[in-house]
Amino acid sequence: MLKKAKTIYDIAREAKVSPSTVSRVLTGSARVSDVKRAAVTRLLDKYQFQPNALARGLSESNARILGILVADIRNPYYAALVVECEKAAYNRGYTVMLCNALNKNELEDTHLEKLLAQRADAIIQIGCRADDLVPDPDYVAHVNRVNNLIPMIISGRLPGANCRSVYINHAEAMRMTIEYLISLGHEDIAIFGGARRVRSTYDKFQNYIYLCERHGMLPREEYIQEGDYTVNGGYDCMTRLLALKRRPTAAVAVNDYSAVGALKAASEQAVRVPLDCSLISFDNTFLSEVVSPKLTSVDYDYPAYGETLVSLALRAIAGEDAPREVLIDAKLVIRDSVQNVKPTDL
Amino acid sequence: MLKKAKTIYDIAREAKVSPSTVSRVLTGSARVSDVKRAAVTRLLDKYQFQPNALARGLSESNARILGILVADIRNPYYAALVVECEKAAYNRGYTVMLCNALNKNELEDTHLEKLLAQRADAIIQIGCRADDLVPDPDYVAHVNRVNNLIPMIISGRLPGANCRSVYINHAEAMRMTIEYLISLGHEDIAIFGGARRVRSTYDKFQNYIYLCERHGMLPREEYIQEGDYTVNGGYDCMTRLLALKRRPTAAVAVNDYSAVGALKAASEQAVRVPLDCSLISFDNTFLSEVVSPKLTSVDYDYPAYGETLVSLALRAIAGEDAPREVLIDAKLVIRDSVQNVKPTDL
DNA sequence: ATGAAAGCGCTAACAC
DNA sequence: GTGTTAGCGCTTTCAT
Repeated sequence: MLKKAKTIYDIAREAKVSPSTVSRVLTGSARVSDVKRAAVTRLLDKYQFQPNALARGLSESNARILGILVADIRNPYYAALVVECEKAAYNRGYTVMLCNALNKNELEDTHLEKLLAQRADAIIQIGCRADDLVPDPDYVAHVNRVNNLIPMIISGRLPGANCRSVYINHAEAMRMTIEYLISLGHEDIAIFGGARRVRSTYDKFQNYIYLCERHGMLPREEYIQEGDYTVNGGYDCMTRLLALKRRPTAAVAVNDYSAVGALKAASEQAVRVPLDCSLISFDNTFLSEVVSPKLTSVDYDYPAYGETLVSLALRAIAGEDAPREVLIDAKLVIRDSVQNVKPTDL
Repeated sequence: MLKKAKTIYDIAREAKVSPSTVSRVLTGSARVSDVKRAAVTRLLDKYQFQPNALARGLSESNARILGILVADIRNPYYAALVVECEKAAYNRGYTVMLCNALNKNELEDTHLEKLLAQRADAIIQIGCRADDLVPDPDYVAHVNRVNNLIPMIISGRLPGANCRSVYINHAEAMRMTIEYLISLGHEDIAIFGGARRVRSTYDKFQNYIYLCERHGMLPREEYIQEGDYTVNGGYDCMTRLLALKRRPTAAVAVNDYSAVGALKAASEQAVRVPLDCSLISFDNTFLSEVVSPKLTSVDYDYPAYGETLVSLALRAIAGEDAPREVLIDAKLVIRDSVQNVKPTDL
């Protein structure tokens, strides 16, 4: 039932030429006489011939495969970013090999090895231990070993690792967010939903504190609620915030999931968003648009983000000296979850 | 900077054995003396050696790669299913090569060829043209050609294609759903959110009509609202349903996205779910739990679904005569979006 | 312009 | 047990 796939030898025999000629037609690496080229091309079409990528990769020692290792593809934030990476890769003739670590360290290591074994030309890692504030030494060692063999790009920052890295300008994003809220008259601003042990969240919290002080607001410890990035976590955070004697007038969620949970908590307690409490989320995934009210959210220009990751990878593959670090800018997408609380000056 | 990866020849030389001995240690295909095995193992560990999967795949003519081609990984339904397939594949020592068709026919074809080129051992296709009610002949031809070379499994039904297929028992799912609503006293039931040209939706609509008739309810054409599976589409459908002089007391969404949109439309028109209108969705993705009220939803046992797809693929690879078609059962997950409207018999 | 031949890294059949 | 050798399917010198 299953026929064996044709090889260039089969084509060559039938076209009465040598395998090299078929290869030349395939790769366009050298000129072939019109008559032979026509004969070969006809057979290529006839059999819808596909050169064996394994053999090709083996002989070229470059398979044009880009490995992407992601924490959990089910998370809309990761899915959005990964899809942009895929598009960028396809546009440059690379095939993406996508691996899901499912947030398990062990699986992360396994996949890294698997990608090495498949001779991916480079690996882009998104999430997982690449997010740790305090890097896991084992992981750093692993990354460095991999990076010795093929270029590795992480989306995040990993002190001690000598791979390249691309990360979001969280300081700037936070500044934008807090100053936007302040400009609308908010003085009691909370932040919630993430864990300090995650670098991006740590940075957000730190910048939040810094910005509070800079704008003459007391950074209150109870306005910083740690969570676990899930809907339920966000729900719990918001519940705690709403239980405070001095309720915040605005809250910033470190991701969309947390914001969605917060929205639930608010609605259950008859706290209206944004009338009674404003809400801003980070990541601007489709969830921001799906819930009501639609969430004002920090967006990252995902296409550019993916493009940057991929182009860095390909430049590293090509041996060009690509920058070690690239910052991605954020911008605020204004929707319906923030209220102006400035006293009107009638 | 980038060192070349070690080969079994390097290991062999350093261990003063032959490459075959290294290979034997690697594969466990034959016995090796303890002393040589120890020497080789030490070096394998020392260099964290990874055999080149391309070369291995080339010589074994089986790379243990499972190709998965999915319509759009950003859709939570697909993401959930794909992740279960991945888990099943990893458990059996297969690596998954995940391709995203982004709902583009052209990309779908390209990926199919790419997977062929990478010599995937089998391909699982989820969504895209595999969902068409009236199969695209070009696509069917493509599938059949691929299926001649390697086993192909689609999640869906594709008349004319001789690949294997796994699909949900939509008739039964629909029966369960409608009879559940009827048991709670609903007599005006609508269905919405999908397009008739998609087989699963067509089946749902047809079964809906059949069930209405069977239960003595007039199937009203205006209770069937076609949509495009998006949140906005669901919003529009619900808006139309709520504009009807005879509003339904319950509505069934063909997927979660549509249901979420419907929820928005209802909330904007101050129609309370489930008090004023009950809502049931299909697919039971995380969205069902995220929105409020939480949605009662048709669930598919995703782990079993993924497991079935993968095991069918692997059995086909092994040449066992696996069934051509497998049905996946559905069950209803009861949450908070359905109201009992039966007159209480005090 | 074209064919012969070497090599990519591995496995497996074959000798010893 | 262990080494030698012949592929796996392709690309790419190197001759001609």
